[in-house]
Amino acid sequence: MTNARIAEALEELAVLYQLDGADQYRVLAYTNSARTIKNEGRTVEEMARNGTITELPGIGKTLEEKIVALVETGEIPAAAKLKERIPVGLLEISRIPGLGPKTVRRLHDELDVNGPEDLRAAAEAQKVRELKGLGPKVEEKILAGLDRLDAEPEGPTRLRLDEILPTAEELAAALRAESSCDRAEIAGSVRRLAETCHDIDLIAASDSRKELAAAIAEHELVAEHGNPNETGIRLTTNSGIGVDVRIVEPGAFGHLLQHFTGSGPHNAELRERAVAQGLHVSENGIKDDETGETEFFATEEEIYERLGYQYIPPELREDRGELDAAARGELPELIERGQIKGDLHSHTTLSDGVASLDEMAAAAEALGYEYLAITDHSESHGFGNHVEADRLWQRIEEIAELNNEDRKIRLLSGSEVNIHPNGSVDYEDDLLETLDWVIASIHTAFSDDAKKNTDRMITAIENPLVDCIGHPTGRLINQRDPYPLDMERVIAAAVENDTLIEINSNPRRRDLNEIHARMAAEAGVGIVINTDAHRPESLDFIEYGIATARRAWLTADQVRNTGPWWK
DNA sequence: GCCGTTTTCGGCCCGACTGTTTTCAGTCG
Repeated sequence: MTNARIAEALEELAVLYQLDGADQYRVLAYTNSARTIKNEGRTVEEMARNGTITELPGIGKTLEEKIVALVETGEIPAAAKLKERIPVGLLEISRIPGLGPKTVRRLHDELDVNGPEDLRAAAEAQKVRELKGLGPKVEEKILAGLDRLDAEPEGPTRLRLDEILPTAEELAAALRAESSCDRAEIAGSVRRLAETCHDIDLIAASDSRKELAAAIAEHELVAEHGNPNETGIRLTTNSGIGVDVRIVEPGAFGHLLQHFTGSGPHNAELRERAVAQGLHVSENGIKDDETGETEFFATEEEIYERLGYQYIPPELREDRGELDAAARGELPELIERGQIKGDLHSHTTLSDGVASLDEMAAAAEALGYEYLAITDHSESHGFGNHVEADRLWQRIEEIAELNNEDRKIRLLSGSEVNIHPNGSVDYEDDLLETLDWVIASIHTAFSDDAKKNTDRMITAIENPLVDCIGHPTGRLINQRDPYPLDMERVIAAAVENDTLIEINSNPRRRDLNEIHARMAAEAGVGIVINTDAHRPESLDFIEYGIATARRAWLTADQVRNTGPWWK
């Protein structure tokens, strides 16, 4: 059972308890445990079976028992019992924005609502407004929410970072260009460079706040906007992205930026720890119990320092141990884009790229790289984009000739070979030996069996002619789940065989993800960050790979292509 | 339900917004 599935079951149980009227802190314990498990790289099922799961923070004896039952029987008895009493339709309607557990519970008790259909009937018959504390506005919200539930049964999809980052940057630049703007920054999950984001948060400092809010509402990207006021404005872009612009006076900028950069769990943990020191942190400042005074700081650096921490880069603010490390002054010195010396995964027109060898080389040279590996697809790739052995021998010669020319960048002859279902790879050994660089990837026959996939990949890892594993889990964000894989075994095999593992920077992939990349690097796997570029401009995807690496706590010395070409 | 340089019991982050009310509960990020 995957960690994601276990987390889902615990989240569901949290909602069930909530609807049952359980104590909020009990509910919080379940929600937190679900998050912890989602953030865990090791196989939680395994940890549950061998009794080590209580090592995870926030998981005690009771949760251990429930998780063990879940992995052994496929369900949690307490959840099954609750579902006998609480109609599953109530879980569904509790996803409507504005409808929390208390309200759902009352709709059930007082109007006999058991699901979306009942709720729609009640709202249309104007029965909801008869309940004390609810009125016509709530009825309206419910009907709109039900429509959205019908349209998006899986809930709103979060946008990939690359679908949202350019808009955020453009709007932030537009704010800065206003004369009434003192400073402006992107906040939220976009600033943390998360894989996906729900909306855009922009923070600005200004002495004429309402004026600045009104000005940004006129931007050409804005389709709709609310009323500009002293605290900011809410926008919707032409492409339907929600944008929250918050504006404060310059002196409080640091607090607002810190607060809205989040993440929620990071801030909650930060505040909880501050209370132990008699300090209360919010977007309005830090209140000291002892003096009763509230302190203001203009920068995040000063805020973290006041609370006893090193400055924590936004990418690390996920409550994954960063506060402990920062308190000890032991945060890693995160890798930066400028440290990358070369790209080891790229395609040309020889397979499915759109640019020539020359064009790709020129683009990589323009980025200041020392080397670029040309890794077109291999013999069995198909779709008319395969490269036969003879043609690849010829390509090795072409690359040698280009390297003889007076050129700053060194081209490496390579291939992205297919890993067949039995773990073997394309091409004869003498050809693979002659290549400078061999990436092995799975492109076909994704089995639904983790053992088969893992054995297949490990056979490739053990092949001495394979240098690196490409996009290891095959996932496409928002599009295709990773194929089942036992990442702990893959990592152990990679360490043993000194086979490198790629962080594929394509923003649709970001594969390894940040959880696995951190686990791999900590285990001693050499990481390479590649773009898999199929066109010259895609070499810039490296920024997304760097984002994942930073979110994985990676330092430059854990990433092999921060150094000169080594083979 | 979890957890412990105040605690094995009694705490557990903070404030804004909304819609409904005349002071607040519920929800959200």
